[in-house]
Amino acid sequence: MMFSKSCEYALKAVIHLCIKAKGESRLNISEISRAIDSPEPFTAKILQTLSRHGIISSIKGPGGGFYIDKKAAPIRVIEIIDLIDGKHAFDRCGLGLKDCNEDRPCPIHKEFKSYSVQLKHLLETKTIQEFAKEISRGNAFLINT
Amino acid sequence: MMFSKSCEYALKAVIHLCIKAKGESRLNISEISRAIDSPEPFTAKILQTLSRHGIISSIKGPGGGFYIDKKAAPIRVIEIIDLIDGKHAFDRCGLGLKDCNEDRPCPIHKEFKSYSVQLKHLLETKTIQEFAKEISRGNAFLINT
DNA sequence: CATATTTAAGACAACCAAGTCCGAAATAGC
DNA sequence: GCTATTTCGGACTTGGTTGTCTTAAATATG
Ligand code: FES
Ligand code: FES
Repeated sequence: MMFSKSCEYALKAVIHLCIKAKGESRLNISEISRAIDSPEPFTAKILQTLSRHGIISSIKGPGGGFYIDKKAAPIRVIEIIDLIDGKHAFDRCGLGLKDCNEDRPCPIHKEFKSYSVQLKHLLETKTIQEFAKEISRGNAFLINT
Repeated sequence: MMFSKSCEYALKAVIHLCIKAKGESRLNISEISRAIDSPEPFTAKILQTLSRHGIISSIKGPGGGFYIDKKAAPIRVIEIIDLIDGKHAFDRCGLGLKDCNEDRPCPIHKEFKSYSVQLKHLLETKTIQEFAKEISRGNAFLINT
C-alpha cells in the first residue's frame, strides 16, 4: 500500500542480514528468501541491486552470499526506499496532481502533508539497525501466520 | 502512491460534482474529465461504478449526465476509497506481512500504525462536501500546472 | 416515430510491476 | 585444472491496473 513489493522485500532482507550476517558470516539467497517469505529469484534480483549500490556486500562462489560490511555506517531506512522506489516517493500529491504544491494544493494536501512529513522524517532518521534490534529482542517479526 | 489512479479520479470527480452538479444540474463525462484532467473513457467507467453503487446519480439521454442527489447524505471520503480500492486498504501491513497484528508486528508497525490510524480517522470523518467547500473558496484545486 | 445525445456494459489493448529463467562469471575445495 | 556452488545480468513471462473501443439502452426533442 505504501511501498512496492520490491521495497518491502529489500527492507526485510537488509534487516535480516543485519541480524544474521553482520561482518564475517554470509547468507545465500535461499536462506534469505526463506527468512522473509519472498520468491527466491525475485529476491535475488533485489539483493543484486542493493549490492551493486553498496548498501549490502556480496561474495560469489561456494560459502559466499550476502552480508553487511562491519565497517559500513548504519543504513538509514530512507536509503533503501530511495534506491528501490525512487526518490521523492513521499513528495507526490495524494490525489495525483502533477505537482504537490503549497500554493496550489489539492483538497487533501494540508492533512496529508502533515502526516507524510512526519513519516518521512521518521524514515530519514530511523536505521535498519534499530529495526534489527527490535527483531532480536523478540518485539518484532519479519513473518507472521 | 497512496490511492490507485481510479480512486484518485473518483475522489476528484465526486468533489467536482459536489460543486457543479448538486441537485438539478448535471455534468456529462467530457465536462467532468476536462475539469479533473483524466482520460475520458476511463473516467466514464469509474463514474458508472460510483453510480451503480448509489454514491452519485445519473440520467441518460440528451441533457443527461451525472449529479449528486440533493436529498443524499454527505459523502464520507472513506466510502469512495472502500468502493474503489477495497475495504481495509489502511489495515494492511506496511511491510507486507500477511496480517497486521499487534501481537506479532513487523518492525515498522508501531510508528506506521500511529500514522495510519490518524489518517484513517480523518478519511472516515471528512466528507467530500467539506473538500468541495475548500475548492469553492479557492483554497484548493483539482488541477495544477 | 426518428434522430441525436448521453450513460451502461463489457470486450479489448497497452503498460508496468512482479516474478521466472538461463547462461555467464567468480571462487572455494579437491 | 576441474567441479560444485554461488552471485550477476539480462531476457523473458505473468498478472493486475490503466486506458480504449464498440455496441446497446435510455431519453429529450422535433
Ligand atoms: S497537492 Fe495534493 S497532496 Fe499536496
Ligand atoms: S504488522 Fe506491519 S504494519 Fe502492522
